[in-house]
Amino acid sequence: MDRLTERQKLILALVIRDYIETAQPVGSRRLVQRFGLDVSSATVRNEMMALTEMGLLRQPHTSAGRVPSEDGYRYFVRQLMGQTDLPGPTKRTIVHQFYQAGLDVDRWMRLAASVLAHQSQAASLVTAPYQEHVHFKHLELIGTRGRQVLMVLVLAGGEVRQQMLALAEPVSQEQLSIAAQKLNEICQGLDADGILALSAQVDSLEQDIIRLILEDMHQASKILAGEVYRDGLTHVLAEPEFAEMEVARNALRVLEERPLLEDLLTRTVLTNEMGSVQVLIGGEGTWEELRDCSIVLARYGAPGLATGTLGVLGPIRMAYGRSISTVRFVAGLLSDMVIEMHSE
Amino acid sequence: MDRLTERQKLILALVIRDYIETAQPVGSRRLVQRFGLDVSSATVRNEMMALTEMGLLRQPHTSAGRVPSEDGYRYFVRQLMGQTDLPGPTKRTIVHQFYQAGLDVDRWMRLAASVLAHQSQAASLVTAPYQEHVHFKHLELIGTRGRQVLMVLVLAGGEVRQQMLALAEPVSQEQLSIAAQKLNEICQGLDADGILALSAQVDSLEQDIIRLILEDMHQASKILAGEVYRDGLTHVLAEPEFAEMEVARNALRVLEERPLLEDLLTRTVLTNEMGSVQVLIGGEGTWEELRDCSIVLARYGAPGLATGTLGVLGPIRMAYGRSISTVRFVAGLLSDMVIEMHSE
DNA sequence: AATTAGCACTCTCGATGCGAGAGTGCTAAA
DNA sequence: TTTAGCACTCTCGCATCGAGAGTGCTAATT
Repeated sequence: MDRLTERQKLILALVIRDYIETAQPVGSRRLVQRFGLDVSSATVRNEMMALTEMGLLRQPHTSAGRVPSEDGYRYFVRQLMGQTDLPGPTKRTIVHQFYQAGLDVDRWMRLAASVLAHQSQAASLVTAPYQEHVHFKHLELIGTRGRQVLMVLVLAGGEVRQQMLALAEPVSQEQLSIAAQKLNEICQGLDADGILALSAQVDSLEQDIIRLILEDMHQASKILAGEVYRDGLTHVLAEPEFAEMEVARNALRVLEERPLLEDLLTRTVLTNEMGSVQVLIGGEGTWEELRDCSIVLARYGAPGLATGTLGVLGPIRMAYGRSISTVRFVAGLLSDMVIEMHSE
Repeated sequence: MDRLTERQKLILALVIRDYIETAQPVGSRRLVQRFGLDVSSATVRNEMMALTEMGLLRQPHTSAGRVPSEDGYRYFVRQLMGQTDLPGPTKRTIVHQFYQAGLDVDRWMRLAASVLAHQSQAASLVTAPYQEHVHFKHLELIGTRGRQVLMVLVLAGGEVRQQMLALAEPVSQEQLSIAAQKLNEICQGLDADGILALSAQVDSLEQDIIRLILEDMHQASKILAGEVYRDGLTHVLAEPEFAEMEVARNALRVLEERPLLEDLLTRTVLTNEMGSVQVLIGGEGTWEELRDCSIVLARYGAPGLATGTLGVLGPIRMAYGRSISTVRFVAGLLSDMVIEMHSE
């Protein structure tokens, strides 16, 4: 990529800043007036022409102002923007909200989605933490009046899964408790493979239960195992670029259809180290549905224990600074929570 | 309301049928041609004029065709439509899908939302079942390495709630088990009031736990306690009436904002007997946000045990027959599930 | 009395044309 | 290297206009 002069960088940054605010193509005169540049509009025009040739700006029509191109946004985000951060008071407010939510994972997820959506004025999504290596912690079998048994499985890290089990014949609560007791002892701390190896040395009822345990553990280890929390869907509809229905539908489809989302998450943040924020601008040539959207994504959690994903989705003309800092900050908070729940 | 002649009823029904399919104002000539009426278009025009005077039809402009008014839809739904039902094969397919989902409440909810959205081609929402009278069934306390304790509470009916508890000082797993054992015995089958009355006769650790139990029980008894499952949001955006952004945003707001939803559910289906399907057309003068939407709602579950709400949201020009029969059918399925989980 | 043919009238919608305005790119001067 | 000046281009809003669709009414018909 050609090296940009300082003035070109400045002008690119100002065009992006103005365009993000107004959603209107930016003209040379406007730029000079609004930001009090001490060069003439003709000079700005020349620089804009250079930036356009480099592919960082576009003109919607021959004689409209300039608009950042996708490459322009990418250059801005990667080279120009620098590390941004949320204002201190905002951060304190958010921390306070999380503090008030207690230790309820569900509430944290909901709050995270809400904060992301609100701060970035875009749609947000948060996936529940999932565990790469699932370990058995505790099992409980609770009989109902009939042959239905409620199995509650607690995994290391505190995740709780439940499943109903229909027995072939009634079994008393005593027998259930004994079976649970036994399984608790022999399965303690094992992963799925370890438990599978045990299934030879237990009786038929216990084998049934082990099958369910394994199923649950398998579910828990999938990236989209749990609920996906969303918020701020109405924000994206407010943006003028989504006035075209086709565009708006595509954006919502990404948030709504699990397979799409799964593909997206698997092929992006999974290859990412923790703490870094990934920015996808305009589908990056890979995702047709995201052609008119940008996504800011991050993983949270603790590698090896449990991790999840969170991010925001908005128009390409997105306030990247704000989005990125919000995503980074909230990811940090959720990571703290995961770590706190897993260890001492 | 004035009594309608048979022919007027027929014409109203045909106008609605055509308009639902085409989203275009319906003219007299078109009606005659499409449905092969054996009267002339002039006759139809006269009847349409009468229907317009009665407020059942509207004309968008002086010289466009007719469009059903909200009252027209209401009359149609209440008087004209008759009991509709899904086709047998469709029903069997749906039942099969539910059967395959096993006994997992979460999956049932998700599937219900998906089926509703798909069958009615509208947005769907399903609330998890909540219990009006919550009874204690089982408690489990699981310590982690530090002072964090995971409390798993099972309520009558199989609902499982979890919460983290941070102790002031470390407590061994033995002590936790003993406390859980004791609480299990004395709380068995009690409701919140009963448990509250006990709190005098237990020690400080147990009092803390009882406080959490009561909190959870209280949460479980709130109508929007659990997750709200949504699907098919993109369907509503596909409808031409939501091309106006303002309209589309309002519709999504209703689905997204919990307070709005809570208000809506509280003031409608709660006063409804089980099994009946409620149709809200165009906000009914009460809900400003729903001015351009219709909602088909039903409660499911078993009164006194656990109930939930489900429904679909679409444009006023909605295929009411299909929506109503889908909502009724899925509500029935979910009711069966709730009943099955609660009793033998 | 109900129905229908005929017709004038109204209103929307798309196409067309046009002028104002904004912004550019180039040239020549500073 | 920067800038003033200017011709040129393109969009957008507005007005005009004709075609088409559908109505409401009147008078004739069954």
